[in-house]
Amino acid sequence: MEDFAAVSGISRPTLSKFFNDPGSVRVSTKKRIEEALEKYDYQPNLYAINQNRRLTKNIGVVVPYLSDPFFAKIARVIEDHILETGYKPVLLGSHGRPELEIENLENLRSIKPAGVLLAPLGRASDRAHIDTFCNDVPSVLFDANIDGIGAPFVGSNNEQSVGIMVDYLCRTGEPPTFFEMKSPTNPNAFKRRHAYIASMEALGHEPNLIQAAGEGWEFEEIGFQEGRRVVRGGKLPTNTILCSNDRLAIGFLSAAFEEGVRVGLEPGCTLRVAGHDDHPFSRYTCPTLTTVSQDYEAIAKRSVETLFERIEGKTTADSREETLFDGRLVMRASA
Amino acid sequence: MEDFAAVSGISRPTLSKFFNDPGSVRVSTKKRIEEALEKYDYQPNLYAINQNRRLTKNIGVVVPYLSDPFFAKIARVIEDHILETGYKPVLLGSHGRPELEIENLENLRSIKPAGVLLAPLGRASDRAHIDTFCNDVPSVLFDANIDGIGAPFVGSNNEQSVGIMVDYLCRTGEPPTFFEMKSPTNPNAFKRRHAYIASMEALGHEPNLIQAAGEGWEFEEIGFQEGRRVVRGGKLPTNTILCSNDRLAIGFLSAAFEEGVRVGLEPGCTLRVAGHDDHPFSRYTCPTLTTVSQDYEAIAKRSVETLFERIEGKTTADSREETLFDGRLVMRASA
DNA sequence: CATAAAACTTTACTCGCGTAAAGAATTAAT
DNA sequence: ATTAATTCTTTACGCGAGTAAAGTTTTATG
Repeated sequence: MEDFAAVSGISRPTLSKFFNDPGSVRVSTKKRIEEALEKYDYQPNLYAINQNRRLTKNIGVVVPYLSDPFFAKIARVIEDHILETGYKPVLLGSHGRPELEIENLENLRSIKPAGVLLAPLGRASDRAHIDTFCNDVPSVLFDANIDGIGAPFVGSNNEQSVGIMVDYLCRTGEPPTFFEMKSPTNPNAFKRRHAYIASMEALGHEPNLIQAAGEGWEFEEIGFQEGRRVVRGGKLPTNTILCSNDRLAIGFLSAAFEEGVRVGLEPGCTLRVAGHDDHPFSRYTCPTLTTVSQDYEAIAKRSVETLFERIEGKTTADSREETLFDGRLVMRASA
Repeated sequence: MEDFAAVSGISRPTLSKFFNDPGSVRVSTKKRIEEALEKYDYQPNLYAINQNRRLTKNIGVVVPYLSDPFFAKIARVIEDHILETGYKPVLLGSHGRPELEIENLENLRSIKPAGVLLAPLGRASDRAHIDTFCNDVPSVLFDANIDGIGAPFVGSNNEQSVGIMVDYLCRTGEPPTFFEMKSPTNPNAFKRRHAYIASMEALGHEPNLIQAAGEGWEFEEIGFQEGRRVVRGGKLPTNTILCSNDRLAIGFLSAAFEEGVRVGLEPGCTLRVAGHDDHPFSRYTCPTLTTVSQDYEAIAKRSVETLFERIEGKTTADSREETLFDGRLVMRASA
C-alpha cells in the first residue's frame, strides 16, 4: 500500500479511507485512485485489513443443509441482498449436525463478522451455545425459530400458510389428513401441525395425523417409506394428504406412483396430495405438486434489513421481534 | 497470545509453533498447552495468523451452482476430505455466472489459499483468466475440464459411463435416442454426445440426437419443454431416450407424465428413459430413474490428493494429468 | 554419566494496514 | 477576497501474530 501510495501520488491514510468506503473521499481523488488502481492493480491484503478492524465487512450465513435446494435457494437470495449493501456473505452449511453448527458459529466468530444470519437446525441445535453467540455477535434467525434466543426472527407465517391450504383443500374436496414426521427436527413442523389442527377444527373437521417414524434430514426417503406403507395399507382417513413439507411430499408421490395409486384432480385419481414450501423440484413431480410458497424474497430481504438495524445499533438488544410473512397458494396438478 | 504465553508458562514462539502444527511440539508441552487452553480459552486471531503466512491453510472450492444438488453433493464430500487433512475448505458458488466465477477466484486469491479446487462453468468460463489463476495458485479442476489449462483434471469417464448405458439399453430393448441441449454449457455434454455416437456405431446402430433449445442451467425446465414437444409430436426415432444428464431426464419424465405417456419397463409402458449422474432426486422420480452414477467419492478423494501433490510440489507444473473414474450403472424402473 | 540432539526460551524484527494527531492544501460559503 | 469547513498529507504508533537467531534446558543415546 505504501508503494501504491507512492506511484499513485495519494497518501496512504487516504488510500486506506478509500478502501474502507470509496464514498468517503472527494470524487476527484476517488477517480485518481481508481485510475491508478487499473494501472497498477494493487489489492489490499485482506488479513491485514481485518486485523485492526473490530468488525469486518463479512456477514456469516449459516444454514442447516447446503445440499437442500430449499436452503440453497434462500441462501442465494440472502447472498444477493448482502452483496448489495457492500458486505461480503460467508456461506456455511451445517450438514444437519449440531456440532458442525456451533463449529461454524465459532469459526465465524474468529473472522469477526459484522453480523450473522442463522437458520438453525432446530430441535437438535445447541440452544445455550447459540444464545451466547447471539449475545456476542449481532445476529438474526431465519426460517426456523428458537424460543428464548436473544435475536430477532424472520420467517414464514405457518398459521396462515397452512390455513389457506387447509381451506383450499376442504373447499375443493375431502378434508386433508396431515402427513408429517413423528419427531420433527424442525420447529416449523410443530407450528404446521398445530396450524393444521386449528384450521381443521375451525372448519368443523376432525384432524387426522399420520406420523412417519425416522430421524434426520432424509425427508424424501422417510416420505417414501411411510407413504408406501400407508398407501399399501389403504388406511387413509380421507383421500387427501397434506404433507408437512414438499420433500416429504416428493417421497410420498414417488411411493404412490410405485403403488399404482393415481394422484391428482383428474378423473380416475383416487388421492390428492399437497405440500408446503414450493421446493424447486415441486414443479417437476408427477403430478406437479400443489403447495404453498414461502415468500423467499421477502424473508431474505427482511432478514438482511433486520440484521443491519442490529449492526447499526438502531434496535435495542432486548426488542425481540418476530417478523412473519404470508405464504402463497401454488395450485398445480396434485391437489 | 503474549498474555496467554504468560499465564500458560509457555513461550510465545512455542505457542505459535503449536498452533501451526500441534504435532511439532513435545507431547508433554502439547498437553500443557491444551490444558491451559481449556482454562483460558484463548483463540489466535485468524487475520494476524494469516497476514505473515505466504500460504494459508485454506483451500478454495468453487462450483458452478451451489443450489444444484449434484454439486452440493460432491462439494460436501470434497469438504470432508479437506477437513481430514487439517485444512479449511472455503466453498463458493458461481451461480452460473462467468463474472462471478472469476470474482470468486479473485476473492480466493486475496485470502492466499494453499490451493483451489475448481469445477468450472464450462463453455462460458473465462478461459484465459482461469489459466492465469491456475498458474499462480496450485489448482485442480474437477467435474468439467477445460483444455489447455495448466492444472490437473479429475472427473468422470464419460466414454465408459455412456458406453455401459448404451450397451445396457441396446441389450434390453430398442437402441436409445440421445436427448441433450443443442448448445450445452458443460463440456461433459459434448463428451457424452460423442460417446453416445461412438457407442451406437460400435454396436451397429444409427445414432439419433434430439437437441433441445435453451440456454442456462434450468435443465429441468428445458427437459420439460422440449420433452413435451417431442412426446406430443410423437416423432421419436426409437422408444428409448437417453438423456445427457439426470436433470434433463427429470424434466422429460415430468413432461411424459403430463402427456399421459407411460415410461418404464412394465407392460403398458411405451417409452424408456435413462439419465446420467445419479442425481439425488433420481431415486424419487416417477418412475424411478435408471441412470449411471459418477463415482463421487473417488473423484472427491482424488481431487484433493492431486491438489496436495501440487501444493507440496511433488508434481511439476507441466505434468498435466487427467484422472477419469468409471461410472456405475444404476438400474431402476425407467429403463 | 557424558554427550549430542531435540525442544524450548529470549530477544527482536517483520508483515500490511488501521488510525490518531497536527498541519497544509483545497473547496465552499459568506 | 476572506473565512470556515473539508479534505489531504505527514508522521507515528499499534495490532497480533510469524519467524529468525542465539542461548538454555530437556530428552535420548550410547
